[in-house]
Amino acid sequence: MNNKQASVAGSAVAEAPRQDMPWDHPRFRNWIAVGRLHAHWERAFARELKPLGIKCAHHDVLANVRRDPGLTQQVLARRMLVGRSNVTMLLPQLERMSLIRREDDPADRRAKRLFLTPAGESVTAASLAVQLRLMGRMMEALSLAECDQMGEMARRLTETLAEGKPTPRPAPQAAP
Amino acid sequence: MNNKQASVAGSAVAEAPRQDMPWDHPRFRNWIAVGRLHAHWERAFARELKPLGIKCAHHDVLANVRRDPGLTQQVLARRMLVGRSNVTMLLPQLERMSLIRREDDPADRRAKRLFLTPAGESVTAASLAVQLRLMGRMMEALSLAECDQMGEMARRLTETLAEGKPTPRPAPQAAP
DNA sequence: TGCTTATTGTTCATGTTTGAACATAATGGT
DNA sequence: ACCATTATGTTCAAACATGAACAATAAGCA
Repeated sequence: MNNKQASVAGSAVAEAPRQDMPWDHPRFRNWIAVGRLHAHWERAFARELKPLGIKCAHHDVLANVRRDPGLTQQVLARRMLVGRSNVTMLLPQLERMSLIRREDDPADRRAKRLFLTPAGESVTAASLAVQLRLMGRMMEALSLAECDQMGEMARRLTETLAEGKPTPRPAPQAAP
Repeated sequence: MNNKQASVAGSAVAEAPRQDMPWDHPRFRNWIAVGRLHAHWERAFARELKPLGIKCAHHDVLANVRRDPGLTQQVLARRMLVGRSNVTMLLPQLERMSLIRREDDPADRRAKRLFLTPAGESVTAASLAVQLRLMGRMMEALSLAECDQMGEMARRLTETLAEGKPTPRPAPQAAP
């Protein structure tokens, strides 16, 4: 853990060149870039989703329910990396829009299982299309190999970050 | 815009195999991985920052002010990719902790310029150390070359995403 | 100068996310 | 069967972020 890295000009520096700053570290700059990318994406996606009358979080619910019809709220919350209460507050909105239907699980009287209504199916199809379109546009910047590589790195980083930690709030079986 | 892509087994498929799903697209899975990574990072960083009594947003302010002492709130907001009002609500908190000092700009009586107090300097040093330590741990998963590559891709993606768009809310001169 | 427009920071109402506390129900051990 | 433990979903207050409307100031231009 020796992050001394002699900032460029090594000779006769006047009055301490603001010492070894984080911005000199390549890793710092690179990680910041990832953060900015994420923020821009969220904004862009939210904007494109507006015409459909839903927000990113709604899309996230819909996409997950479409993928795994009959999900419980608990599982959904873990997938989305948010708290259970958040899901509880999100669902009534989607129910009022008649996009989601909640069904009591007969096998477990605590749990409620989630399904898309026909309207939900069609809105989900639309929002997925929006997502794919925007993503496709963005990804023009990358070759397919690069894209895979980026995903690979992201998965490795996530794992490294999680290991040795008391599981911030991930699912038992994550990574879909 | 033809995203038909014949899902694998082309012959005698029983009752539509849930058609061409986004999860089949490698780009989809890869991008999701990036999103998850970001969420995990935020959580981990917030947890490590707690002992210092500040949150991610606070650190963001501090780090930016340290980098560019005398920033105005407007510029800071653009750097942080948040609204001006958010900055306005964030600063009183940091002032109450005596970490930040606001100074009226004599040249422009609307603007206020931001500086770190001595206490602010030391907390910022600490929070930057925390960030570098956590980042270092995470980045063990990547070679330096890979890390640079990831940053490179992120910058390219951000640019591609922004171009053709009415500038969601980026700074005139972004990319620090 | 006098006018219009743009910029800076604030306020406020609104919507979102969170975590703690809770009620109900399942599970496991004895 | 009984009890403690765990899991699921809900409620609620508090923290947060957002965007629109605003006051004050600056800048551009006739």
